[in-house]
Amino acid sequence: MIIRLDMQSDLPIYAQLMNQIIEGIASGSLKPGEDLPSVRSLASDIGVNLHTINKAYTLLKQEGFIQIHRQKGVVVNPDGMPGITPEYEQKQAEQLRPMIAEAICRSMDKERLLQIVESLYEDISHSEKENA
Amino acid sequence: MIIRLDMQSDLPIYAQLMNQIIEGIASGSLKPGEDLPSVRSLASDIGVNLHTINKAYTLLKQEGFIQIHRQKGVVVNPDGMPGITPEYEQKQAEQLRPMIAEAICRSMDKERLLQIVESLYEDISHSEKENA
Amino acid sequence: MIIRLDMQSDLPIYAQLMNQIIEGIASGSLKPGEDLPSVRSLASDIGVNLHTINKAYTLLKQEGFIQIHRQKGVVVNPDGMPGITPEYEQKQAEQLRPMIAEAICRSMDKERLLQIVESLYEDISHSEKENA
Amino acid sequence: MIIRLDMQSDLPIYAQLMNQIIEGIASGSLKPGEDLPSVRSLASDIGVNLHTINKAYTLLKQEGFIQIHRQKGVVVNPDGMPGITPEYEQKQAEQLRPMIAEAICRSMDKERLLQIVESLYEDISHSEKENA
DNA sequence: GTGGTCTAGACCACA
DNA sequence: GTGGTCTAGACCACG
Repeated sequence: MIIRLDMQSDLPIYAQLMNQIIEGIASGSLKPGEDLPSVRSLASDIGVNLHTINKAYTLLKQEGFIQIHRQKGVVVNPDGMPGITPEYEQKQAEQLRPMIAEAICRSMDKERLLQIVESLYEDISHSEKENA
Repeated sequence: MIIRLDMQSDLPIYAQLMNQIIEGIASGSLKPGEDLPSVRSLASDIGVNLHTINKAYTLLKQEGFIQIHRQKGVVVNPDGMPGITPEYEQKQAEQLRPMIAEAICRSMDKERLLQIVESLYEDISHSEKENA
Repeated sequence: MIIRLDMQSDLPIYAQLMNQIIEGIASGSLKPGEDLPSVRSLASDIGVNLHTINKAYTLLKQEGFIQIHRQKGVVVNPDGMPGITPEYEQKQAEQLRPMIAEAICRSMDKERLLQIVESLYEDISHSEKENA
Repeated sequence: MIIRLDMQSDLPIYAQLMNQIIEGIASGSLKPGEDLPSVRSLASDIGVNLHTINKAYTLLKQEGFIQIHRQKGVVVNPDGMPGITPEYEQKQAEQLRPMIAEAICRSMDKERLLQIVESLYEDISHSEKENA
């Protein structure tokens, strides 16, 4: 699992971290039950503040992607990922809507948009299955 | 054109405003060449500061969605919307990727995701064609 | 003399007007002593406010490019153009400096910059000599 | 880096600031990767509102001259300056043209104009190389 | 401590 | 009346 952070992105580092971990799980490079680096070691590895890692982990735990045990450390949730809740569906639609609106404005036709989404879906889910 | 703002949202007001205007254009309820409310009148209508409106308008102008005439006011770009530039495609993919990764994590299969995107696409592009 | 105005430029209309007239004189399409349209007729020709034309003419007169006679109308200064005063030299340097600084930043070498300036000089001074 | 502002100028403060920073980069007194003062400290140093500084920095960032890191502050773009894009060339010609037209009107011959430009080019690029 | 955002209120240039 | 600019002062997210 290689973490890539863009320090001059408008996205906060903790959010980039969450995204990378979620994508790691989606791609299969992080499997349920698998250990994640400790807050301390990850912080020193990628050179960011402890608080930042902590915030990312805490939020991922709240959403059910990982578990944090006081002594044992951090693991990808062995009980499986959170499902498709109504809250998630609503959040997803709220995020998707402005992006789709912009695509329509720019005359991107539906087929092309769906193709882009499909291709990203395939790209993420197949990318790192083998090299964890 | 009805503007709905969520003052509790983590999304800044000016960004919500941009999204609503872009969606208005996408839906056809705002047509190229059509006037937008003046900075001051919109500010007082929706109860936010004029600088907030100004920021939204300025950014929309920079992206090519609207034109700002010095004394005449603001109009939807009559020369048409910005196209599908490489920069846009990259931005779009960067935004889409973490959302798709989360969908995969939550076991949303590709068909369902595509169906959601398609349905939002149809919803936006047909929703307000008649009631400007 | 064809006037081209860009209503969505950041440059005020009266300044665009001044520039066009000065360029007309520089190109030879407007000659010293030649009549300029009256405030009223020019305003209706190009569809802008009387005050705007008036402001442009007044400023051009102050700088010595034209003369305004109450009844006879407006003419290109028959006594010749203003010369190269120290004030002009200072103003010119102040305007040129930030543009040259940006060119340097963008790694435009001196030769290329001089070539651009020379080519604009030739372009303006030869452009409309024959078709007033 | 000494900032000189003319509060009486018709050029907005934020634009003067942008020009001074660009000239600082052109002269070599500001080098890629070098820190710029924080919004607040610069504002109090030169006695203007922090929003004014913010506007200048934001625009310089959009044009690619500087980078703004969310919590670390502002630096001259370490990846190098923006290049000579077609948009830049067009903007430059639009700015240069009326200035050259006026020079022609005032009978400044081409050689003298080119000499002025060349001398400013040399002046800026050599002026502050040593005293950052 | 950093930039990001928002508010309230002001003056100005432009047309 | 329009947008453009500037000020003063505030709260927040981030690290």
